This record gives sequence, C-alpha cells and structure tokens, in this order.
Amino acid sequence: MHIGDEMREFYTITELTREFGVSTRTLRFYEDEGLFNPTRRGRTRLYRPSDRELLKQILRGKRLGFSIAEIREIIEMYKAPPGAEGQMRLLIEKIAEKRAQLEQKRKDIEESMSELDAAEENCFERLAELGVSQ
Amino acid sequence: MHIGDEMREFYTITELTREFGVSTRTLRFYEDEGLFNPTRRGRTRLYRPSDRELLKQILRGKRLGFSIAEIREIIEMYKAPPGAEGQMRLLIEKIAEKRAQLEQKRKDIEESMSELDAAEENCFERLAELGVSQ
DNA sequence: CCTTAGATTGACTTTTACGTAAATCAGTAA
DNA sequence: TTACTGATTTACGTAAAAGTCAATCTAAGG
Repeated sequence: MHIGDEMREFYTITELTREFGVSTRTLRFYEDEGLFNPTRRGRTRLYRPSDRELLKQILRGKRLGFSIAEIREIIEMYKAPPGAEGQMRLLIEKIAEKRAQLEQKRKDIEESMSELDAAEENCFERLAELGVSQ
Repeated sequence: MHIGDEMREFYTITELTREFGVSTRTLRFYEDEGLFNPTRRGRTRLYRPSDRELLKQILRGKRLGFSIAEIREIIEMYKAPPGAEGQMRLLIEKIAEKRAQLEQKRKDIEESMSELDAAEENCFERLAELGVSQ
C-alpha cells in the first residue's frame, strides 16, 4: 500500500467493470466458473480488495492466452492450503509446468519482437529509398 | 540453413500436422481464413518451407493468445509490399502497436513468474515445517 | 482389376467465453 | 406513492476455432 492509495473495504460490481473494462456479465460468468466468490449484502455482490487483485490476475492470464480452466488451475495453486508432503511435491511440479509455459511464451515474444524489428527496418529502408529524411 | 538441415522442397499436409501437432482440419481452416495458400498438385496441397515457417509464426501467435484475425494482421504486415510514404508510416504505426501489445504480455509474464516463485517458496517452507530434507 | 491408404470437400456439431434481453427486486429521490 | 437507478437471475443467442463425419477422389501395390 502506498500513501494516497485509497483503501476501500468494498467495491461494487460496476466499479470493477469500469476500472477494468469488463462487463458485469463477465464478472458473473467468472463467478459461475468458480474464479470468484464475493460476499453479499442481500443479493448484491460486494467485492473486496482481494477480489480486485484476483481480477487483475485473471485478466493477466487472459492477456497471455490462458483459458478459464487454466486460469482456475493457477488460482487454485496459489490458494492451495498447506498439505502433506505428497501434495506439496505435486504442487511444485504443477508450478514447474506453468513456469515452462510462461518461458515458452517469453521465447515466443522475443522471436515476435525480432520479426517486428525486421519489418520496421524494412519500412525505414523503403522510406530512405523514397528520399524521406526520416 | 545449417549443415544437416534437410532441405526439402515440399511437405505434405500430414507431415506438417505430425511435426507441429495440429490437425489437417486446422490447416485447412487456416487456409480458409487466408493465412495460407499452398500450391497444389492436382487437388492435394503441397506446403513449401516458407509455408512451414509461416505455420511456426501462426502457432507462436496462438500461444501468445492472439486471435486468427490478429495473426492475419501481423502476417500481412510482414508481407506488405513496399508502398508509398503514407503506407509506410501507417505500417510503422501498426508495428508500434503490436510491439506495445507484446511489451504488455512481457510484463504480464514477469508478474506471473513472481507469483509462481512466491507460491513455490511457500511450498518449500511448508516442506521444511514438515521436516523434509529438501 | 481390386483394394487400401491418404487427401479433399462439405456439412453439421461442439466448446469456450461471453452478449443480450426479459423479468424481478431493492433502495432512494422527488 | 411514483419513478428511477442499479443489481440479480434465467435463458437464449452468438462468434471463434476447431472437431467430427460422410462421400468422393486418386495413386500405388498386389
């Protein structure tokens, strides 16, 4: 927490939709999918700061191309309760898997970046041919 | 090209499916979507090394969560013919946009990696509590 | 010649991730 | 009270990205 960060106890569903550019339908859908479980006042959902962080995680996952199922897996990994040794070993393996997926994506990004660089280089050369200053 | 790299003129559709773990349906779908245009002998498709490279690009894009439409855009950026100055400027802008998207994904990866690290650290601590050597 | 294996086209189906619309309820301002 | 503003539930719709299935074709081997 930084100074100036307004610390609120709750967020309404529309506050979150506005902040993150998602629809209420989407948030309810994620809830149906078991990603969220906001508390309620009556029937209306109240999201806590932790839910807000969770949403950030979910959207990060989406941007990286993970499916809802995969995102759920990741989330459940994070909130897995400390268990027995076997459980821990399994969890460590799963973490390694996810890490490998992320490493792959990282490589994919580097390669895509190189190609963009090359394409841009081409453009500049073409502009030079056209006798444009820059 | 490296020494030892078998350089073939053509690949059949099943050779590509086996190499990259996609279905023939997928390759034909991509063709319908305008991503490919393999030559033909009679009716059967013949993929050239350049098509194979193209497929690599497409699959990279998929892993990064780009839609077919976005991938098509990127591909068309790469093979855009040298045009007039205005065209080049536009292309350069588009390239900058894609780069920004990739930067975002890169940041997302770093953050996700940190979270995985933290989760793993937790596991290790738990194992230590259980009195396991490592 | 017959068959078998690999390709092709076309059509229909499925899954994922929401969009959209209708009906209902709850608080609140006029 | 009325009327408006937001939220909720339920249900049906839809676009994207393939999967699946059937019918057909074709080349090669025995």
